[in-house]
Amino acid sequence: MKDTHDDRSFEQDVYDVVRAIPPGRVTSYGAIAKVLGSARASRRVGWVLNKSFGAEPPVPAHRVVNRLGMLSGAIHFPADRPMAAQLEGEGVRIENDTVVDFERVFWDPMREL
DNA sequence: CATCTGACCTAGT
DNA sequence: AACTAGGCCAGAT
Repeated sequence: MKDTHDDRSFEQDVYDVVRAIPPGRVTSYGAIAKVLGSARASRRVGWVLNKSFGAEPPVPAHRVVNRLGMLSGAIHFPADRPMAAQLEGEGVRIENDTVVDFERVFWDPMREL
């Protein structure tokens, strides 16, 4: 058996949580890190998501923003699939690279999962 | 091989 | 309440 803090396990867990985010909702790196047991590993979450683009099944990485509701990862998305456009397509209003009514659309993996 | 950087956050001063 | 430092850990220079 793997240890609870195994690297691959972490990666899989991140994918799992992100895939569990319902359409029209968003969550934060910190929330994911926290639910995984490493509250300060939020940076790692971003690194994992970077790799997630070619993953199967697809990972809706566009539903993950930073703690202030800002689309800090938007610059890392392919030009064809901008983060903001995908979110707006799901009903999330984006203004100035920030989620409008962030608290309302925020999906807390700790609470909901 | 040493140092810096990054889709961030929390805790301490 | 504003600011600094530390943590996380792999990739890039």
